[in-house]
Amino acid sequence: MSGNKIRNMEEFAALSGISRPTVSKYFNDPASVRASTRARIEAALEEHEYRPNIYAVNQNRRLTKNVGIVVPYLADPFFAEIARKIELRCIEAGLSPILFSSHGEKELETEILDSLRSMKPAGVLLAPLGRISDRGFIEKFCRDVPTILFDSNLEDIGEAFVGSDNFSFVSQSVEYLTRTGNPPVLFEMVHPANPNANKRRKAYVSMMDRLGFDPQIFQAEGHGWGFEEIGFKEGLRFLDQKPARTDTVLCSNDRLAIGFLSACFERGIQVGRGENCTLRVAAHDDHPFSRFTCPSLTTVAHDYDQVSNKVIEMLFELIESGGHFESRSEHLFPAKLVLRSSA
Amino acid sequence: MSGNKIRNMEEFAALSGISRPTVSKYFNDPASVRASTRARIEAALEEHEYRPNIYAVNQNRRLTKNVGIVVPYLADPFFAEIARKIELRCIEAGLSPILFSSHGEKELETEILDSLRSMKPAGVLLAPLGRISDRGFIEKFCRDVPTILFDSNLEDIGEAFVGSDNFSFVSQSVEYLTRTGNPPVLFEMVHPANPNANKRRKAYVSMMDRLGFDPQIFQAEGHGWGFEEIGFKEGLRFLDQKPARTDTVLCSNDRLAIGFLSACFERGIQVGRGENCTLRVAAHDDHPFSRFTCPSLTTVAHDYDQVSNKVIEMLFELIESGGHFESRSEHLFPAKLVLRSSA
DNA sequence: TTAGAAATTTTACGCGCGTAAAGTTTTTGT
DNA sequence: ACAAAAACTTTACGCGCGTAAAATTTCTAA
Repeated sequence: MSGNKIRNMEEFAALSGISRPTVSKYFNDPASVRASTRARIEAALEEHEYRPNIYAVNQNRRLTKNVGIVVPYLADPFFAEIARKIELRCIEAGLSPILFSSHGEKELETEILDSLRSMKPAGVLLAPLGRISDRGFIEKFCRDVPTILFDSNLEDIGEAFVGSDNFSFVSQSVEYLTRTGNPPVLFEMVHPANPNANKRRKAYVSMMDRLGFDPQIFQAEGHGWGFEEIGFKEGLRFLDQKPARTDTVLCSNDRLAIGFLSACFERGIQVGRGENCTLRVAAHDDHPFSRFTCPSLTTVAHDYDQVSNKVIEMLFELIESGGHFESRSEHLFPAKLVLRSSA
Repeated sequence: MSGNKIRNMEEFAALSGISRPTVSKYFNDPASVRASTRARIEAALEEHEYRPNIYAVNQNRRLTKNVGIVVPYLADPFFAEIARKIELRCIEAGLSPILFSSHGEKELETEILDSLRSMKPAGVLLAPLGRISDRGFIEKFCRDVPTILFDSNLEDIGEAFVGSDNFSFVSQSVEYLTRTGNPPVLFEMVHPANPNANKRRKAYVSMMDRLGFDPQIFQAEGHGWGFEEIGFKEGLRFLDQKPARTDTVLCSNDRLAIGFLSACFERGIQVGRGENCTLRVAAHDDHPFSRFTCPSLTTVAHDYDQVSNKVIEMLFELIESGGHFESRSEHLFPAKLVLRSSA
């Protein structure tokens, strides 16, 4: 590449020997120009390194090729993982993903959506905060911007929802635990940040009913997104007051379980299904770190791939449909039991 | 706010009764207009909800108010945490942070920088991949775009570097471990992704020399960013072959230690400084999950706040200096020993 | 009160590109 | 080889805003 820096498409077009409108066409869709001209443009591109000014490009488009990805809490590796998968797929498809984290704060979520609105994105993939989300605000946003919800559902909001089937999680864990030992107590937060937690509780109660056991729920106090801390502190409380006549605990999610297992260790309680063990612990989500807890955590895994694939698929459909679906659809994927050592 | 949607600044200016150039001035810096006109504009703003078209705004600016934040691996909560702090501070300062993760891949890192270049950011905060980074490419990028490196240093690249002092980490851990027991073996990766690992090794050797002990290093095989997995697998190998006549292991970083502790648990080895314990394990970084390992991990903590504050401070200075410093500076912050149960 | 400073208005141009319309060249099929 | 189709060139306008220059208004200080 020669040092001459190209100022604009006009100059580049001159250098490549092609007219500017055709070059413009090329950048919008390389396949839309004749193979021979494409070759000439690409030859020039290797010589002179030029990229269209993204701001000028996006100014005139009604919609850009940007895709907003919003997750509630990026410091949670679960969201980091799924965001990563979705991001990579967007890039493959020639879209420009832009990642945002609400950091667990309602105000930040609305701010993000506000700035996203003015970015004219082709679509937005939103995993809302859930309980604390400004529902009305998000509803309005979704009317203006083509949005697909994932991970946690807000009823009737967005063009579609893609996520895991909470009943599938709980039915498998409860079924497994009851089949191989005593029925579990559910360990969950009093004020879960995420609506999935509520669905899991309902699923737990209904599964226990179905199997003829008394549902027992331990509600952990605490707010915010420091689940491990809450699991630990309230785990200690749970263990010390021995509220339940059970030797089996089902945590609503893995992050609580990580804290809970830490509390068990602190109290010298052996967890697992071995001979000396006095407690079984299982959970849901298959958090990236759950393989490395002590003991390793028996859990139920999201089908990350299916979910992220479907999210992307729906996004493309949405874009092709012009940003709106005839009817809102919900896509729930079953989870997979992952047997490890803790239960 | 009335329903009338405003198309452009011209319309909004008319509605607010102020001329468009003055309104434009207001949006670039509200303090640059008289208080009375500011009030009128803001009154109109509450009535009609208008935001300047970001693409048109950025088209003419030589530099935008965007700030690129690039981290090597966002699924690592350590980077998620520091990115969060930096992000929030940028927002406070009226800048627009845009977060990117290289996902551990060299190609992605260069792609990100390429697209960042065409975004005309006011500045870029880059935590490079390290060993596998395309050094020449990054060097060129830094000549075009005002960039501050953080976390891991590439010598002579970027306008400044801000990070933690690796010697401070290792000197404290080694000092503590030798003072309270036998000198530690260093457990690290053969091919560390991050240059900090090399500095830590050197610091370990020099500290051991200074204290009159033989440095002993166990090199874990493995590639990529799955440190816990490597720590686990190679931890098992370490424990099974019992290569060192020591009861003290110092892991190069917490994520390796998380895997290592998991391996210890698997082998039934009691870790800690209690009576029945046969092994002490310590590490560096104070990963968000290190409080919840079993036993909780004794480690040395980054001063997140100091680092992120300094990064932001340098960014502002850089922007005010017009994107270039007279001379490149490096800012290293000391670490803090965090005593927990594992050593 | 009044001159000078400061802020605002008016007018006008340019940024880099999308895109439409009309004319020209190249390709395609027979 | 020839007409029709496809692709390209030329010309021209518009997007929404930054910003400069000159004219006008408003403010500040003595």
